[in-house]
Amino acid sequence: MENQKALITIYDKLYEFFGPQGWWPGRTRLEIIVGAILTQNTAWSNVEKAIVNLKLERVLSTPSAIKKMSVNRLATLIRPSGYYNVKAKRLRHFTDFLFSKYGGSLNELSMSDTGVLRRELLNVNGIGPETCDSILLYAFKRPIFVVDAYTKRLFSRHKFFDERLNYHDAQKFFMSRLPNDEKLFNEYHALIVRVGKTFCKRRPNCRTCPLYAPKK
DNA sequence: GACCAGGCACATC
DNA sequence: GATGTGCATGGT
Repeated sequence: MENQKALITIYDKLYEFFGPQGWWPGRTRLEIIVGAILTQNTAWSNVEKAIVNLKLERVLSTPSAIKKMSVNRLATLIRPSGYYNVKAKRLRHFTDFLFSKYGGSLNELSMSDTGVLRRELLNVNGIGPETCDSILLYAFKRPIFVVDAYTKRLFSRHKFFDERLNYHDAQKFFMSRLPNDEKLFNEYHALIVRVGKTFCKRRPNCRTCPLYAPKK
């Protein structure tokens, strides 16, 4: 109960300070999915360069464009996003899955039940819990709370849980205490990333953070 | 030049 | 089941 109120208070403070974030920073579902894979352990500024390259080659217009392209060519295009060889394979793994089970149609995929969708995405090599949940929340508008490095860092520093808490339990911490609201989860995660990038890095800058509350 | 960034799979113990 | 390692670019 105390934690419930605290989570909402933190949300309100972040929202008041930063305003609405309008996530995901990508237009189409395919662009969001590709961005979610490319941003794994990578700064978004690098992902943007890779996305520009993909758009110039019209690879983001349809999943079949990705499926048709050689992995080597894909890797060259996404080079600025880092880990480009593994990520090119991961993009291909996703389109392979999409074609084998849904005829290459994101619309068909979007009809799936959330539980089914989650299991199937997690089964794709290269899509782990965070990437999967980012896709569910931002590409398919499902009410799923996304946990990332910033989330664990911020809430462990504020003594809600240990930073080493596993993904599932960290996610449960939020989802069992917050209303099941896709819009709220969307904005909350985006705000956590925003405050994380701005103040809550490995070398933090807490004193000017909107969440800074000195001990009395 | 060191450190960091919106993970994940795989090897090894 | 926990822990370690490879994957790589670009910004500070």
